[in-house]
Amino acid sequence: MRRSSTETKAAILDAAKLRFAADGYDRATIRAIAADASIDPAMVMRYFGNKASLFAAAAEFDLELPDLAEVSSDQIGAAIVTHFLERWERDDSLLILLRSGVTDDAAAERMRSIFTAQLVPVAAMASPEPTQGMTRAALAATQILGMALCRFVLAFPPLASMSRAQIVAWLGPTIQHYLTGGEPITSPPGQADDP
Amino acid sequence: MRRSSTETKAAILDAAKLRFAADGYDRATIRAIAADASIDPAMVMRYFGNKASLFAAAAEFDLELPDLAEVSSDQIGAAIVTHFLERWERDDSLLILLRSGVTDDAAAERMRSIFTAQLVPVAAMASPEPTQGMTRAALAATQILGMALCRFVLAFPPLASMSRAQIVAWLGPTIQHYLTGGEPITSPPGQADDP
DNA sequence: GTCTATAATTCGATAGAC
DNA sequence: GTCTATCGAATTATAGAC
Repeated sequence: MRRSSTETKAAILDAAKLRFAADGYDRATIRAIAADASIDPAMVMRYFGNKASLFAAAAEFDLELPDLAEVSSDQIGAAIVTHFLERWERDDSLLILLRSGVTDDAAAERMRSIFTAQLVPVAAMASPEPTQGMTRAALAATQILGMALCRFVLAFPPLASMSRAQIVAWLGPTIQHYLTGGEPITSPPGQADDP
Repeated sequence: MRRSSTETKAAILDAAKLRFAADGYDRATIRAIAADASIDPAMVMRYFGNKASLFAAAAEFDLELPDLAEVSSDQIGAAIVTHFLERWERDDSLLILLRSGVTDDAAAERMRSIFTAQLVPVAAMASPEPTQGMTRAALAATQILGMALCRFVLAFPPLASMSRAQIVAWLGPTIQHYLTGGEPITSPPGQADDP
């Protein structure tokens, strides 16, 4: 079958995203990706040069975070959690980075840069003190990524069968606190406030 | 150099743990593990049969969770967070499973079984309703593993430079709420309580 | 207990015909 | 634009000598 250049490239990229998301960088082979795209492995090299470049193309995406200016200030946590749950199931973008970033340095760096460029500004806007954007974004990331890890990757039984609403109900207040809550007193250590 | 059987086996196992923790299951090669142990690769096969069995031996460990009966009820969250931060840096056990469980089914299953066998009972004891042990343990796991992922594996800058006390101050109340707090109302969906 | 030699795969990448 | 053929490297695993 003969296709146009752009068609072929798009078909390869779609297959690559699925494979990288399902198997991670190492186990996703160019041969398997080519087979999924019903094309010869040599075509993958022709269009993307090498495996690393193919991954870079497959791992490019936008978190598409909501504009917090349109969210009431006490619903920020719930809005963020809801958005990520939907975003996670809409396509495999985040799964690609999670499955590969744990062992591959390039993927980890990509994940860091995405959160710095896209999540930190939103956290800075939500924070009572804009300079805390980095710290608050990182805290939110721990809970968001941890939930994704346990629900979608490790498939912990209670989480896999939990409804979105339940997850929002549990995690919403946590994210709300990380993004907008009072900063914990650091001295004396081990002390915490729970507003 | 000639060593006793138990010495050799222990040396191989130590090297395997380090390699699996640093590189994950796929990238940790038997050749590299053997080189670290200053021994021939064939010896690894001789003592452990195959790579999967070697990994199973290297991934066996105890969370050594504290006895919550000795912790005041309002300090349970802080105690759990403190314990895991220490446990995580003491040896590579959890890192081994995290780096491999994302792509390897056997490692993921091991992680599920460890949390079921070791974390669920503790959560059941902390919960106001013992039957909620599974759900509460899973929620706590999302925050604990998410923190480990972002701090130790992905190395998000703000988290990597945060002190243990700061992390305990931020995450302690979250874990306290997941393990002991009031259950969120599930209807109407999207609604959350924050006691 | 230790090592050499090698089998059997698998993978990324290249060269070149059509 | 597509594919065949193949190279070179790396890996797990086995057989057997010392």
